[in-house]
Amino acid sequence: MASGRDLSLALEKVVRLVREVSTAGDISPTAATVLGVLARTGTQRVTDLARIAGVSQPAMTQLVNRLTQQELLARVADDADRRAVLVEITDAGREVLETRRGQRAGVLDAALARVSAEDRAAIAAALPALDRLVDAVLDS
Amino acid sequence: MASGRDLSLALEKVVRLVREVSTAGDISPTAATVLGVLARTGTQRVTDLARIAGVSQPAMTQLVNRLTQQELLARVADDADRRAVLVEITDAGREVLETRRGQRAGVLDAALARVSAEDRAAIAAALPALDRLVDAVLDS
DNA sequence: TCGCGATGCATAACATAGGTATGTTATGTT
DNA sequence: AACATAACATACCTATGTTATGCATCGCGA
Repeated sequence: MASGRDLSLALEKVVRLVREVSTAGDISPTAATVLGVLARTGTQRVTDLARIAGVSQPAMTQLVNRLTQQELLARVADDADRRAVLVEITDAGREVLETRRGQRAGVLDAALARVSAEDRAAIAAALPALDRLVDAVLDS
Repeated sequence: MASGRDLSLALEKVVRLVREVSTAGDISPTAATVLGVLARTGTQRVTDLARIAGVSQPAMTQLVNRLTQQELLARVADDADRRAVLVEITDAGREVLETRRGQRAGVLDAALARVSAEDRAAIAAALPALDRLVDAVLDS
């Protein structure tokens, strides 16, 4: 049976790998998170992005500044609340996301092709379980 | 069947989680990698550590400096080549590693307890496969 | 509706971790 | 001996994060 320790060791290795592989667009992990959130949910406030990404609000303001300069994000006025700033992803931002994902998927596809069919099946079977596991952690 | 894209999306989520959970000792991911490598392999040269961790040699010199100040690492002279500096982990360094792993294992154990037995089994079955998958990437 | 605390964001000042460029010392090679 | 190479260290820049603070706007109770 899988203990937290087994899982921890296995994930440690996987995480190191994913970190190395995900370098397209040359953006930070936090920036990738922000782009991903905006791609999935549409516009968000700076404060909400900060909370979601787990950084301070000023850090998010600065990140949004940098990504806006790179034209990966855009600021939009919130007509309902003029204190707020809505942030949205641009087409260029979507492209960066897509490139990153494609790159990573390519590496993983190549790797999947090199392991046994049994291993592929085991991994495929575990993905929904892993997803629920992560949700279980996030809920607690 | 699991595509690289499916896997990529699932791992993205897991990576974010692991990053958040691993905060013991307050050290950077690179520092954690260095400690882990030294714990597993014994002494290493600064240049080799830099290559393994995927950072530049000066960055590794500075990281070793910081970790040495925190007494998590120690420098040892290389009698065979006096240009070189051998770096080794200290007992305090091992403790930090152990604390981090225990912390993460604890979180994951709690999470495992909250998903179904089927999910636990699926995850347990996939761990060796994931390990081989990572090795397949690293070989290429 | 007036005032006033709460909210949302920006700015300032600073810390940390990474990078490149370059210097110093030791080793190998003609 | 003279030069090339290798292994670290140093100097300085950028990216990314923090806390403290300022400013505009909003919502709401007297």
